[in-house]
Amino acid sequence: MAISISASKLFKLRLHSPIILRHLSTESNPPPPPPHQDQDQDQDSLITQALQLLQAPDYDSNSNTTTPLQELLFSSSSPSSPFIFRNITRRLSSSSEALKFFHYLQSNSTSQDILPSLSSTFQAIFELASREPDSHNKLLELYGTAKEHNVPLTINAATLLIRCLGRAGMVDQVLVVVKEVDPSLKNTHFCNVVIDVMFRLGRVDDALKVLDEMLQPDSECPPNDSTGDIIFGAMLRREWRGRSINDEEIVGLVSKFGEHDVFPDTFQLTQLITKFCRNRKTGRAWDLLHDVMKSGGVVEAASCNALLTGLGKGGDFERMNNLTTEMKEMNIQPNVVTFGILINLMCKSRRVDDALEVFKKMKEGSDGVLVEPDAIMYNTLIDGLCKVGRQEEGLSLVEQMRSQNGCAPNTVTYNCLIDGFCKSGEIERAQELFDQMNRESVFPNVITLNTLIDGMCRHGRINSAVEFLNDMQSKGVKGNAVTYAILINAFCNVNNIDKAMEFFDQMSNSGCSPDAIVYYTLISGLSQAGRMDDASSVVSKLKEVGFCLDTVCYNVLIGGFCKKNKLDKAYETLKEMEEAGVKPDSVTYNTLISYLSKTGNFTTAHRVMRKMIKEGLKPTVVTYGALIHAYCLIGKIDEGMKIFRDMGSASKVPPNTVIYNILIDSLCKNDDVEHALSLMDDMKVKGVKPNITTYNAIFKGLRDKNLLEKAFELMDRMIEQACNPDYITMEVLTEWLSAVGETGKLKKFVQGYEVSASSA
DNA sequence: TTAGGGTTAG
Repeated sequence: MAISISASKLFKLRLHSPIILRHLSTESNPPPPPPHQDQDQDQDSLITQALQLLQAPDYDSNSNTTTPLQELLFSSSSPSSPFIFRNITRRLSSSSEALKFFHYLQSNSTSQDILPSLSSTFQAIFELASREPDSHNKLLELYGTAKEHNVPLTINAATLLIRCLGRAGMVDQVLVVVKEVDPSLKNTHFCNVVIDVMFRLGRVDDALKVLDEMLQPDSECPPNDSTGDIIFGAMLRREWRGRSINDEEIVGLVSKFGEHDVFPDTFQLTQLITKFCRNRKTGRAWDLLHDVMKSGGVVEAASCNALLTGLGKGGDFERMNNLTTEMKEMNIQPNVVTFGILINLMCKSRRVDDALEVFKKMKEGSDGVLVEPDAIMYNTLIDGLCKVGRQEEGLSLVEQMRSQNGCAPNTVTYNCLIDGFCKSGEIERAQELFDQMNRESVFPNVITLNTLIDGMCRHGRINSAVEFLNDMQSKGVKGNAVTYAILINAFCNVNNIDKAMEFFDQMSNSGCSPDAIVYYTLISGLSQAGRMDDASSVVSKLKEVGFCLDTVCYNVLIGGFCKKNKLDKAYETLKEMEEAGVKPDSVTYNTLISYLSKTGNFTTAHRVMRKMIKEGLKPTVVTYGALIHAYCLIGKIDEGMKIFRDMGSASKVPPNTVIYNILIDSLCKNDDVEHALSLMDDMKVKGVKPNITTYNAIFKGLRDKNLLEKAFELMDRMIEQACNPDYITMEVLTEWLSAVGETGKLKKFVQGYEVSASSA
């Protein structure tokens, strides 16, 4: 009785089978909604019965009479639905049991339409095998069996197979399966799995080929959000087995995805933009964001912030402006980070008042957007104020901070203020702030330490700095490479090279390894002190630990060798530099040209200059200055003037104050103060400001010719320009004017200087 | 959001 009932139910089911079949061939994840409940129950009872009969001894025997199992499964004129066979198979104990069932179905079915059922059964076998040990080999073997029996894989079976083979790293087998899958069965889920597997196996080009087909406008398998996740994730991945997706591809792909209404989420978009900006590809980042905007994707402040940061670093203020305008137009609400970026940029370019205005508007919401500042923003402004010497205003911002909830001054706040006071030479106030932060339990860090040490060193208190370091070390704040760089530099500056070397050794011994800057600092100090052997040995140490010399460091060495008259060593260094692939710059050539011309080797100096030009470098004002100076030194002022005229006209390098100083000084010393005065007029015309060196040179020239009126005129001009006299000026003028009884003029000059100093 | 270095002509 059970059988007959089942047979009739089967008939009922068969009516639905075309629909079920269609589902099978295009089935994607997630699976289609479950059938009706009564159908469910019918199926369940059929499956239960089938499973019971499969335990019976006559299953798999080739009896001539119809068995109950055959009756159940094949009684009517057509086979039962593939869905049923698959569900029976799924409940078998193993893939080998399932394979036996497959063979049973194959040999017992008389129907022509059994093929879809067999495919479906095979899918279930794959499912079982995929959960068994050694699944990839089992699946591969089963795939062979299916092919042997001409049973096409369902798309889900193919998907499962590919995923499993991919996990086992079987690249070639994956490619074979992909090639053999019936193209008409492929769906988006299948393509997603293929792409994912290919990426993981490092087959980027194969993955992109599949993706390209998905992205075609008339694609049978259009991309969905999962496709997006796979691709955008792959774009951001750091470690690649194959090649990475290049920037151009990224922009193109995001744009094509957009045509299918698939977009990176805010996090992915922001990450992609950040990645481009870090590689200085703000143009691509810009295109990326705007593609998403144009095709209607969601763009939030975070992504815009990433781009604003990149544009700011590249100094592209025009695009920054455009982007903020677009944000307004598109109703993308700026947040505290957006304002932070803008305010930071203004502070860094010393436009602190502009920054304060933006800050005020933001806090009041007077421009339509009200945002509460955070500690970072306060710190940015405080730093900005301190960097332009407005520490007191910085302190009043700290008071504002205190009055705002959850915005207490922190270590960074104090560090900025301490640096401000140190830079202005108010070391005591910096120390007071240091004491205050300790009282408030805002803990100093190594930056606090270094800021104070640097301040002390720069204001002649090296010993206090060392004492302070020792004190802090004993309290647990250890110095780092920066600390030692500061101290080494400070000792080099006061020509205490031994002490500098001592600190260098001390840091290595105390387990703080020097970084490249520490090496560069010491090399420079030694080179300037003329200790080239020591400098060379530090260079060797630097190389031993794996650092490289950069252009400036090579220049320092070349300059050092020149100073010691070791031209051969200088050339050797230049050669090494070129061989190491470090391009000499104009400073390198200028150093050599200066040395060569000063030692009278003008032919070689000009040859080096030609080489410089050949290498694509333009002679600079320093190049011409070096030559002019050398010609003047040997009394060939005409030659110097010739170069001077040439640089302004032919080479289009405008002369600066130093150039004029060299010439004016030489002309005066050469008894040609008239010509020197005409050069001073020339400076006025060209807008080149004279400095104290200019005035000292011309005053000496005027004194030698006793041209008093001209001197008075220039003294007035000095006061006007707030150019402070130095001891040379005073010496020359005092001696001369006293001798000629013009002490009144001198007194007036000193008073004028005092007035101009106080007003300045 | 905070700290360090080195080069050429007077």
